[in-house]
Amino acid sequence: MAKSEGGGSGVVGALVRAAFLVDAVYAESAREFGLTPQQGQLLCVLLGRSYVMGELGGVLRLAKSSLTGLVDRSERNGLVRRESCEGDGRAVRVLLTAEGEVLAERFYAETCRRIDELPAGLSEAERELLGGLLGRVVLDNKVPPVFGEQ
Amino acid sequence: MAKSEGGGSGVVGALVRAAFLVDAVYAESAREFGLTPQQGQLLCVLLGRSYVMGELGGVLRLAKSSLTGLVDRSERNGLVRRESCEGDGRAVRVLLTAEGEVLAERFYAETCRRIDELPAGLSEAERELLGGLLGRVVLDNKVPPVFGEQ
DNA sequence: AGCCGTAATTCGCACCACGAACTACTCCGA
DNA sequence: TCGGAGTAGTTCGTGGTGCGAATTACGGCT
Repeated sequence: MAKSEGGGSGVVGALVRAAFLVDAVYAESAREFGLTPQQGQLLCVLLGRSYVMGELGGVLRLAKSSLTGLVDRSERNGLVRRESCEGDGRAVRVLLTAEGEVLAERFYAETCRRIDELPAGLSEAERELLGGLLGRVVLDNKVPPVFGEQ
Repeated sequence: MAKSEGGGSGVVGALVRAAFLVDAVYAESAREFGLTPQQGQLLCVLLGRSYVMGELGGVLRLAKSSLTGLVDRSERNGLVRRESCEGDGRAVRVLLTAEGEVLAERFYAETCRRIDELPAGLSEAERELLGGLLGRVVLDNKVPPVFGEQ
């Protein structure tokens, strides 16, 4: 089947299927914390630091209106709050609430644990190798800090 | 930052960020074909073979009602069609229409091309290595054929 | 002071996910 | 042969999500 050449068994297919797998595990973990994947992602991004809306939109790669909605719902759920920016009356800063912080920590830790199980069939050296190669791909493509490390 | 230990710079963080990256590229490609990511995924899965709804639900890991909706919308867009199953009056088979087949081929090829560019910073040997390791992770976790190779 | 640009929100719309309940069909045992 | 249990898919209700256009409020520059 000609189409296996690109998407089939090579690195391309593997990347897409790995994304499918990670998304499923991430969604399942989020669900058990009463979160949607998008909400979980927002909490992970805000763990450790706050962002103004414009930055956040860039990190999450969302349209402004989509981000407004996501923050609205998360604020309504008591997980985040908005603050005015001192230097700019137009800008709004988004931070985790105390409750949001706790939930984010727990969700993040549990999701790490679950994702960590995915490469269980690889040796320690192979895990390091995979992490290194994938890390370079992610670095080269300038992926924002959507999961840890910010 | 303690939380880098798990999600930060290791294989866990790399997997999640790689998924974020692949999802973004996939969504952008789909968008340019007038498709949503879910519709693109449905077309890719149906490329090459048809499925009954129950199987399709398993492959795409969707609730039955979600799949019904997705197939409804894709049918309305002229991309797929439903057929009764001879052996089982309850079951419905989903296939690509002629138009759906053409669009699926083009979407699949273009998405392969774009995903193929992501590991451009790696050498040929490193690409092979990455594909091999990731392929094993995907195999070990029994990821269904959501992109090529079925 | 006015104009242009920016930040965020609102609006309208379509898509998407799920669980519960329902309809239609299948199969098996009495 | 019939009835009951189970299966396949759909419908319904609900909430979440994504985007673009338009709007409101603010900032900076002339």
